[in-house]
Amino acid sequence: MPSSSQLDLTFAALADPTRRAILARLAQGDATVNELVEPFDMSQPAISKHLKVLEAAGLVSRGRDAQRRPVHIEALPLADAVGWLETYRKFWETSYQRLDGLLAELQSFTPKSDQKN
Amino acid sequence: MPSSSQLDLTFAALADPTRRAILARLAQGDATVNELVEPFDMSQPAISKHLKVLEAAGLVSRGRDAQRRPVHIEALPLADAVGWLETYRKFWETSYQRLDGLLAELQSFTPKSDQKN
DNA sequence: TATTTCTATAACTGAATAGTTATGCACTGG
DNA sequence: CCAGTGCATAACTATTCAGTTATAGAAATA
Repeated sequence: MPSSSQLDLTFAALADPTRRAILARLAQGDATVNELVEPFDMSQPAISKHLKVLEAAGLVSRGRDAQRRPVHIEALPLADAVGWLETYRKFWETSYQRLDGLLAELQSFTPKSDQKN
Repeated sequence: MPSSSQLDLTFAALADPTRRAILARLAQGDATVNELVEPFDMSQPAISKHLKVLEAAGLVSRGRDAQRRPVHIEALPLADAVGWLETYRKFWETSYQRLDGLLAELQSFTPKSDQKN
C-alpha cells in the first residue's frame, strides 16, 4: 500500500501541466532530456527540475546512454493514485445514484418543457 | 473534457493529506465544518482554508443549514482525474508488457543462475 | 587533445502555500 | 434583543515552487 507521503508526491507531481505533458509523452516511449525540452517554450534547466520532481515521486526513472540520460515512465505510483481514487469512487457513485434517483423523482413532477441539462 | 487548469486544481487539491482525509470523510456523507475540524490537530481557519481549496477545485460544494455550511463531495472532478490517468494507463500497461516480453526474450539467452529479480 | 553535445547544479527572484492568532459577521435560541 | 455558536476573513510568517541565467561536468567526436 502506498504511504500517504508517497501519494502527496504523486499528486503534487501531477498537479503541474508541464509534468503531465511530459508523462503523456513518456507514455509513448522513453525520451532524452533534450527531446522533452523541445516541445516546450521553457529552458532546459526548468525541464530538468520537473524531471527531478517526477523522479522523486517515483513516476520516472533515469537510464544512461553515453551523455544522454533517457527518461522512463514508471507505472506503479500512477496505479497507486488511481487506486486511492477508486477506493472512494463507489461512495461517490452511490451518492450520484441517490442524486439520480432524486432527479428522476423531481422530473416526474416537472413539465417536459422545464427539463434541462 | 476537463480543462488543463481544472486538472491542475484537482491534483493540487489531492496533493495534501489533510484534504484527502477530508474527502475520505465526505465520501461517507456530508459534514459541517466543525465536524471536519474535530479529527484534526489543526485550527478551524486552517480547515476552512482547505475547504476553500477543495471548493475552488470543484471537489466539494457548500450548503446552508442555519449557521452551518454543510460540505458535500462532488464526484465529477474526481472522475475527470481518474479519466486522465486511465487515458495513459493502457500505454503504461503496454510498455510493461513490452518490458516483460523483452525480459522473457533476454532470459531465454541467459543461464538460469544469472536470472535475477 | 580540443571542441562540442548533453545534462545537472548553483544562485537568484517572485509567487503561492500552509499554518498561525485575532477578529468579524450571520444566524439561533433563550 | 442579546448571548452564543458556527464559520469566514484579515494579517502575518515560514516554506516551497516554478522559472530564470550562468556555469560546470561528463562523455563523445573530430
